[in-house]
Amino acid sequence: MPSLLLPCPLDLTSTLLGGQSFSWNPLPRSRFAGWIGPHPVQLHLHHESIHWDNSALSSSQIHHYFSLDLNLSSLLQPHLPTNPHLATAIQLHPGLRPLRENPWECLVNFICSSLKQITHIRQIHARLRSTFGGPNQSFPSPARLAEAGELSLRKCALGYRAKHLAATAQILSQEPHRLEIPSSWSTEQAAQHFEQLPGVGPKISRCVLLYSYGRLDAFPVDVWVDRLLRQLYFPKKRKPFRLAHLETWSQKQFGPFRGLAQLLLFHWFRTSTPHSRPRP
DNA sequence: GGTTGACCTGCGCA
DNA sequence: CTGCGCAGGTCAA
Repeated sequence: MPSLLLPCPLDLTSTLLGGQSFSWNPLPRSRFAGWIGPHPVQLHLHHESIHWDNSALSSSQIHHYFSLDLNLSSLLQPHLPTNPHLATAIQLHPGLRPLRENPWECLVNFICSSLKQITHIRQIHARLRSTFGGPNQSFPSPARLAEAGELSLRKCALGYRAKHLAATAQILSQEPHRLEIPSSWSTEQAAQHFEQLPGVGPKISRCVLLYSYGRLDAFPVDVWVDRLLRQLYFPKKRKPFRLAHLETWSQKQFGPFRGLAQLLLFHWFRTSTPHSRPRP
């Protein structure tokens, strides 16, 4: 049973179920079953180490998946004094980590995420694996989902998202290199590159960059971020935000690691007591 | 260039 | 049991 001594706190529940990945299922005794890349695996923490049951996964793969190379609080340190909310979020959830999810899997998840709650995205994800997945229910390739087509994708309860997913799968099955992002590209460039794909807009492109490419300056704005920014930073604002404005604002407010700020604030806001949040 | 509807489905709640 | 509102957005007019 391989294991790895953790260099920092790790909260598996908030990290694996908080809306970055959708392939994990909680088991009794605080274990989690899911996949890292093509490898099915069960995880659990014990004595400040993480243990896993699939020896096909190396320590460095686990290390990479949970971004254990990053010291989150020191990255955000310069912006904590001016952001008490962020300081609170990091204090309450010190073990929440940014994942480095498989890019294709992540892209599919977020194409399916439109107007869906986390629990339902997880259901769709599970159906895609069980219906179209390979051995060990590994996540279906672009070619496999392209071959499946819109109609059979709709049978996985994707609704209108099926059309976008089928089209994107078709494109990526023929041009797999479009998932490769040169490190010389800016995050903004990479986002525009992904937005060429059907069903991928500014929100999803940035989710994929943040949750699977480790682009910590990607700042996805969804309805939750919209709500928390309104409540915590712009209590008087009524009109809708301009995305371009939020891009520069978040840069100034949270710095080059503003994606981490998004991750922490998003999780804190979503899990805080309902009466402290605005009524939808 | 910014606005406005349409778009599937499943769940919670009256 | 039936109906209605709503939910990690994107696209096209």
